[in-house]
Amino acid sequence: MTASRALRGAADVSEANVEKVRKAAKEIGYVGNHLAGALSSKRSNLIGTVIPSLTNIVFAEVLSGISEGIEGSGLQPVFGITDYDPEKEYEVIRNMLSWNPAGLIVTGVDQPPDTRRLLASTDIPIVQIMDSDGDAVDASVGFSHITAGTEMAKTLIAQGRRNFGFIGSNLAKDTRAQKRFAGFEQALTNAGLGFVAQEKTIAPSTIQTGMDLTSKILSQHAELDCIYYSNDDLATGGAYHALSAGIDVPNRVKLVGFNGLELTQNLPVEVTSTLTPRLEIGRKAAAIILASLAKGTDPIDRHISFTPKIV
Amino acid sequence: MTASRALRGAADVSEANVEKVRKAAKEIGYVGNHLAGALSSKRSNLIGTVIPSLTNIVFAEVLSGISEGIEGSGLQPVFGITDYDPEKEYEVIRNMLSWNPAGLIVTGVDQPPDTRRLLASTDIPIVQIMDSDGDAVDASVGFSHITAGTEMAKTLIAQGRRNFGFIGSNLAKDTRAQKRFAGFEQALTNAGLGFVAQEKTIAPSTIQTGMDLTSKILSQHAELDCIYYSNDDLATGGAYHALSAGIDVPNRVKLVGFNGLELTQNLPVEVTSTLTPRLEIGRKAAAIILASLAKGTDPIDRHISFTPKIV
DNA sequence: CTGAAAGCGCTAACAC
DNA sequence: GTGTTAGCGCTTTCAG
Repeated sequence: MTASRALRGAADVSEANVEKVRKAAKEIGYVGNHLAGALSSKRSNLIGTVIPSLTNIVFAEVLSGISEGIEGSGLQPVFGITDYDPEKEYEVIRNMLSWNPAGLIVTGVDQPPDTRRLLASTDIPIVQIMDSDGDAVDASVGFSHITAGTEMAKTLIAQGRRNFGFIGSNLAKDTRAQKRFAGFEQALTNAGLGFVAQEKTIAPSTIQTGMDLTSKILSQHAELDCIYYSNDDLATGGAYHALSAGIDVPNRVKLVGFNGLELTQNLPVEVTSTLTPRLEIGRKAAAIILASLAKGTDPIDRHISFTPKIV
Repeated sequence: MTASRALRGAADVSEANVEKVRKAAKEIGYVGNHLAGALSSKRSNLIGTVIPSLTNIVFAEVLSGISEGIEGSGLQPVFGITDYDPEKEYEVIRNMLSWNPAGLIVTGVDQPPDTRRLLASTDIPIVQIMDSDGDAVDASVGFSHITAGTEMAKTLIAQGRRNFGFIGSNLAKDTRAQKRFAGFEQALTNAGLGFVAQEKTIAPSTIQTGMDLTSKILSQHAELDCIYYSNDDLATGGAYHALSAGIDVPNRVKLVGFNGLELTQNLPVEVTSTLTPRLEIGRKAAAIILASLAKGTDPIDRHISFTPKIV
């Protein structure tokens, strides 16, 4: 017990013994066993994170923010990828819960009833991230995709754009992209407008896809003066196409993406976007979990909704 | 015991009882406890992955490949980020080992002696990834950065380039970028050449940094006919700068990056790069771990070195 | 095919 | 400040 206490840095161990234990541990190359520790104490330092994809830089940045946020706390991040598949999501969450994690961070708020029930059945802190359009099981950090779509449409209409095209990928599964589209379209409808052309694909969001679909939509609809893409990857492809084809952006046609990625904002042509606070969302989600674990601290806001800026 | 066996899908349980157990488990919302299971069986389904950064899309893709590779095996990925800091790396690995993971994937082969000893002291499969220039503790999947640098330099020299500039970031800590630089420089030396100008920064690799340093180096050294960047992020910034400034790429100056990122390859100007198999490295690393765990299977190659292509 | 016994390596609780 | 006892929830082993 003295050794156990000494290694954990607990109080009530004499200086001399702490020294002795540390030295001995080092000598024999002792590596503790968190499995036993967590089982015994009913507390683990694992923090589960469920995201739909990692090839998308956006979620990598969220993970990065989480990793930053738990820095120094001794928490260990575990991640699971769902590929936007609700069944995989259920399995991943279930598997994570089996590890008695200290907290769980899950992407989105649109889980099916079974998954929600699973989440609600635990008493660990659960933070749902990236989306404020819906009810969270416990805590949430995100922003409204519907509003993001609406605001963007309003801004573009105010700037005089009238002939809108839409290019989107993975819309069948990406509910947040759906919400942006719906918000945008609603604002168009309210203004007596609508999409002149749409290109929706199940292909993943890549630059290449953006190039191809932009080329296609513009050749069929020369009257377009604005293209709304479901994200910056596609919009960047659009910008690449415009650069090669010598299309005047934004005068002839305005390109509008989503996320405000560095690679898109620095492009030699103007691409409008909605800047999303990915890192900050990760950090805040981690902070909420940490605050939940440390009882006695000031209660912090458990429902954070950012207002992304148009850039 | 019958319940335990039934839920694990073990043999030797009657159909009827399997059914009964499954039904009961569902009814009461039973979620197993991997902590206890792993402690008891001395086997866990955790697979640790140690990477230097996640804001770099390259490592996100490696994680993605790992996640793909273990799909269906029931393994759960755990990750740790080191920020290119050897001490953090040591701590992260130590912490992971405390969880009795089934395997460990670590970036690079240049760990300090303490860390190597720690890795060598376990009997779980350890795969060191992304670098073949050095000895691996156990298994490895990567490629030679020295050769990548050398080959690129040779190719460029053969194409008639003579006045080389170098732009690199994070070189103090990124040992693999150092190796590429060293290999490149060695090939220049062998050909009686050398760098005309160098811009090394401790800033992270971003498009913006690439733009700024490219602008700077070209304004001071108009004679450059080729710039070698430590990676594609910087090179893309160079391309963006060239596009805005109307610099003729690649005729006046050739831009050369590293990684072969999609966003760089599709640029409307030509950027040369070395295409690295990130996803494949992740998949193979996962495959080696899986093969190590499944005894009785055919032994697979535990040292894989790719030959990256110039694109 | 099923069950009883023992124990994985730690920590909480309590005694001294 | 230190040590003893019991037990976390499983799985391994062995008996039946």
